[in-house]
Amino acid sequence: MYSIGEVAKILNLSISTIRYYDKEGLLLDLERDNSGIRVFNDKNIEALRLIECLKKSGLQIKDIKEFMYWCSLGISTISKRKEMFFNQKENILNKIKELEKALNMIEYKCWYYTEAENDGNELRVKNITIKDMPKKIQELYKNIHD
Amino acid sequence: MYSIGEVAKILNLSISTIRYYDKEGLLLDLERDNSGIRVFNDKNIEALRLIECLKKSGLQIKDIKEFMYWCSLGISTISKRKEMFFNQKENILNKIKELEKALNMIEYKCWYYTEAENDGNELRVKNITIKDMPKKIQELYKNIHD
DNA sequence: ACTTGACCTAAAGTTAGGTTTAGGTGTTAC
DNA sequence: GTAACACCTAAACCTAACTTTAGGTCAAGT
Repeated sequence: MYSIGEVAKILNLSISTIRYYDKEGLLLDLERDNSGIRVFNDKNIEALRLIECLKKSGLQIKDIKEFMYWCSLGISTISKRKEMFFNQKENILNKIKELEKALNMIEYKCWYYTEAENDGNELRVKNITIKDMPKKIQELYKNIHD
Repeated sequence: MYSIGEVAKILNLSISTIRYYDKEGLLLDLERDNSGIRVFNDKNIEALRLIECLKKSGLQIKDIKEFMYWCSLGISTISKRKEMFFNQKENILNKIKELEKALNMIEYKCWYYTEAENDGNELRVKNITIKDMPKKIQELYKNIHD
C-alpha cells in the first residue's frame, strides 16, 4: 500500500498528475481510506506504468480512459483490447521510424559541422558533392532526400 | 521557385503552419514578389525539412528560431551549431530508447491478449508465472519490471 | 495547544503549436 | 467585367495535458 506521494516518487510523476489521471477516470479501482485519502496498491501502480506506455505510444487521456473502462467490463472486451494493443504497437514502430529518419538529417549535420569547424568555415563542406562524401554520410544524405 | 501552396503539398504541411513558422522567424531569408507573396526556393524547402527534424528531436520553435539566427551570423557560430546537433542526436537516441521501453510493455500485452482471446478469458494468462512464459515474453516482462 | 507536513477539492491558469476568422489584394478563365 | 482562386494580414480562438491556487482536513511531534 502506497500514498500518492510515494507513488509519485516511484514512478517519477508529479502528485498533481496522478490526481489528474484519477479525476479523468484512468484509475477506476483506486481506493480511499476513511478520511478520503487515496491508497494505492501494486495493481494501481502497474496501471499507472501502463498509462505511461500508452501515452508514449500516442494515445490520448480520453482513449486511455476508454481502455480502462473496457478492462472493467471483463471478458466481453478482450478482443477490442487486444486490437488496441496491436494498433499501438504499429504506432510506436512508426514513431521510431520517424525518429530514425530525423536522425539521418541530424547525423548528416553533425558530420557537416564537424568538417566546417575543422576548416574554420563552411565554404568547402557546403560544396562537397555526394560522391565525394564518406560512404556513411552518403547513406545519410540519400535517406534525407528520398 | 515555389508558392506556399506548392511547398505545403511537397512537405505535407498546412499553409497556415508555414506562415506561422515564417511569422515566428524560422525562415529568415524567405523572399517576396512585388505584391508581397512569398516565393520559396530550394534552400527554403531544405530549411523547412530541417525544421521538421529539429522539431521531432524535441526542439521548440523558439530554439529553432535561435538556431536560424545563429546560421545568419555565419562562421562565428559554427561551434555552437555543431554542439546543438550533437545534443539533438542524443535527444533523439533517448526518445528512441523510451519508445522501445514502451514497446516492451505493449508487446507483452499483445501476447497477453492473444492468449486471453484464445482461452476466451483472462483467468489462465493472468496467473502465468514468469518461468512458464515463452522465452521472448520473459525478456519483455523483465524489461518492463526493471 | 500548536505547528508541521501530507493529504484533499474545485476551479482557474498555463503552455506550445498551431488553426480559424474576417477582411482584403491580385491574376487568370470565361 | 465578373467570378473563382491563390495569396495576404492581424487577431482571436483552440486543444491537450497538466499545474497552480485557495481554502480546508487530519495525524504526529514538541
